Amino acid sequence: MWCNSDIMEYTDKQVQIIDIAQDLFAENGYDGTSVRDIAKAADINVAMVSYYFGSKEGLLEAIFSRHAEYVRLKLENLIQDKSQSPFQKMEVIIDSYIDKYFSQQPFHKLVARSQLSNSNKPVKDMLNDMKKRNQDLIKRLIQEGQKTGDFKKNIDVQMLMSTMLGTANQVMTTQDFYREVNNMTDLPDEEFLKILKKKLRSHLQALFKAILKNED
Amino acid sequence: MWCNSDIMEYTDKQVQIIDIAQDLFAENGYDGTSVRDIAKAADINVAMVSYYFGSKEGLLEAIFSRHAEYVRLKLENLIQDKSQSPFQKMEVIIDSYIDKYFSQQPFHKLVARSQLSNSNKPVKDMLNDMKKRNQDLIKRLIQEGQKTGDFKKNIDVQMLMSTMLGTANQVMTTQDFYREVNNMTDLPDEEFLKILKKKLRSHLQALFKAILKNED
DNA sequence: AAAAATTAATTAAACGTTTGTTTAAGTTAA
DNA sequence: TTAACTTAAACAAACGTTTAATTAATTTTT
Repeated sequence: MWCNSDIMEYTDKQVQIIDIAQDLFAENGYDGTSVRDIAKAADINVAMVSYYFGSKEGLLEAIFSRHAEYVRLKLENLIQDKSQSPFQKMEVIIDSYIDKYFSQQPFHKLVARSQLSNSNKPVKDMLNDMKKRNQDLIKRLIQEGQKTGDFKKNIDVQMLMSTMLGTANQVMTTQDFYREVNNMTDLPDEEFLKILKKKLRSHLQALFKAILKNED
Repeated sequence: MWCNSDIMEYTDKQVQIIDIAQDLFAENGYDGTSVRDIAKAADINVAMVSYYFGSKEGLLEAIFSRHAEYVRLKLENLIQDKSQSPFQKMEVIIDSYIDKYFSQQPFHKLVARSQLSNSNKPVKDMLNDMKKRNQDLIKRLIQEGQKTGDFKKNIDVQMLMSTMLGTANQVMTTQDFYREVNNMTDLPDEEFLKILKKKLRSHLQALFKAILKNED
């Protein structure tokens, strides 16, 4: 009964499996998570994974496809917003990415893992498509800012994006280290994350300002 | 016969196993690499891994411990070099990191993987120790630059390092994507990497300059 | 220096689990 | 009655590790 169509609506049960698998994959890796682990956590039978998604790998693809559409829509809406300046939009993008990184850490851990891995060709292709689409939109935004004279010329969009994604990812994956070094282990989780997000936000905004903004 | 002492010299055979395992772990992940895979690639018997390193996990620890000493020495030598200005030293650090990232990609992929993983407590502790030591050294370097007036006050060392490591890592893990988008697939590997390194280098140096250097 | 004894290195085979997937029987709902 | 759903059980394959036997190297004794 399962299908791989690009346009696919998932049932509640399937979404439940997807969400739980996402957490487990992010936590223990794809290879480190067994179908039985997923079945147990989602309180379903082992066979259901193959039944719904064809295979374990099919489940992984389903996880990514569910996010692809969401990101695309959000970016396209922002880009067409006429009420904000290019740099304001850039700030919104930074904020959105940080929020998304922190509110959906498991998913982004999974993305990072998948990028490191060289298996799962269809999954990698899907990730690359996502990324290319997003980057094209941001490129258009930067070109817009260059036309109005707000932004400098000769901006390497990919390096800029690598810095945003890479820094956010690095901060996220090493947050325990950060917490330890700065003696913030006593702080409640929520408060620590709030501070960390604030620091990351101002750091990235300073970087983007230095790279993007014209001095005049 | 195997041992876990901090000071451990490895035999040629052990080093051979370590090097090959490093590549395989980086390529397919720790869980994605079987002891039999390692044995086959290193042309040894399966039992040799347990014999030499106690276990598969012991082998992973051995891989990291071999790098720890090297990095520490290099940084300490640089920091004590009186012939260079603080910012020159910073540039050297950037260059060294980039060189190391690109010349030892498998190892750094493995580090990235291990940071994402939440298993392997002893390995994570070792990585954190490495990182803390390195960051302390760089902190001292920055404080030195602040004393001479070369650097700004209020510099978040960890955010700065997160940007360097994160950006380098992101560029490395997505280099195929970068290559594709920029129509550089026809270029020889060597030439492409040279260009990519150059771009990354100037990008990071611009970032560091904007964050570190005083304007006066 | 040769022979014997001891330790180290290496091997193939087997161990008990766990893996992803399939099957075939059963249940539920339309 | 038919179709979709769910289940427990079984499957073969791969996993990390251990064992016991054999070869190679080293040390000790003669």
